[in-house]
Amino acid sequence: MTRNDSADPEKRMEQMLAKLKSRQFRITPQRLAVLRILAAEEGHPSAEEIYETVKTEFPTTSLATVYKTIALLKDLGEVLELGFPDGSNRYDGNKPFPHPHVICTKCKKIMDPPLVSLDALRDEIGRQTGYRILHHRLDFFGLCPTCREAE
Amino acid sequence: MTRNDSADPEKRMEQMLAKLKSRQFRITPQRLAVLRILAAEEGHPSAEEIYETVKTEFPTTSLATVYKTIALLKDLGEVLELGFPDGSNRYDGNKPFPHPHVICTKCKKIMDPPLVSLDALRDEIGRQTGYRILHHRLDFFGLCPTCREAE
DNA sequence: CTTCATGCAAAACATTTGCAGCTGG
DNA sequence: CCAGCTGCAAATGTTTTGCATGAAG
Repeated sequence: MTRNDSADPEKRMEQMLAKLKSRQFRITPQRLAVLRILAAEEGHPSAEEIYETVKTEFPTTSLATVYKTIALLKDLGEVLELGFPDGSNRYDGNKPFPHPHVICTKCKKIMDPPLVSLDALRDEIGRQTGYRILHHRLDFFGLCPTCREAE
Repeated sequence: MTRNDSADPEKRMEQMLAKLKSRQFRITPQRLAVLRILAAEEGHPSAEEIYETVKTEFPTTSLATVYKTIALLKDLGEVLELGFPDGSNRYDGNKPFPHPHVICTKCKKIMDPPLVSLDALRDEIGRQTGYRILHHRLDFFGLCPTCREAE
């Protein structure tokens, strides 16, 4: 598993493009715009935010296409989706692999803390990010014993 | 599957009831039914599932009331909400505090693993639960430096 | 009795889908 | 060319809300 931890937008862009090409997906201006935003964006934009930004450089793009592109990149493992109870999902095209987040419960700003290890982790992350950590979310996803058998 | 801290449904029920009473919220049969399910349910039911179960013991209950009751208990800190990208939220009235979960990506079954400590954690949880862990989610929620100041 | 809670239906969302027409390779 | 994309609008699914009626305290 290749992990690009360095935030080089240019490089990420190329990686995503290469993946699309290798799977014979077409390179359209709309997809390019979405790709560029996901690769360059330091934060964790929502679909709506991506849409708004795309429109400034390619005004005819529709929200549906943004969603379709995100879904495609998600399937290709090039985008990480962060789901929230209120239905305001956020996306990370920089680091499309599982990693911890600090999320402001007030303004929704999301940061990636430098990871260490979970009880002390909490305090350490609070210290390193300046966030006052109020709660956390740690979920493991996989196949339960029943579903493993059914494979 | 062993649960080292399995709560006593009876006790949880009382705790929630006490909280409602202390805040002067009315005890209605509908609320009692939802409370009973949340306290007794070992799993992590969705609103719809709670609704279906409630209807068997109190048929006139509406889905809206179930949502209102869940929201109330959530506000009171008596229920933990687990949000998912596809909008299928799940609720835990047994342990309304942050704790790790193992989630089957196929059948959506959710289990609480006995927690230990995050890299070895992954393997350990996989071993203890029988799940094949494919990915995880670890988010810390709190106030970012800017929002701390604004308080 | 006086709130507050309920239940219904409609609204509010974010996201997905069907399909006619457009376009990248 | 033509399979695969796009954009529109309508559909979807979950959660919320407005309001008249009903019941808890």
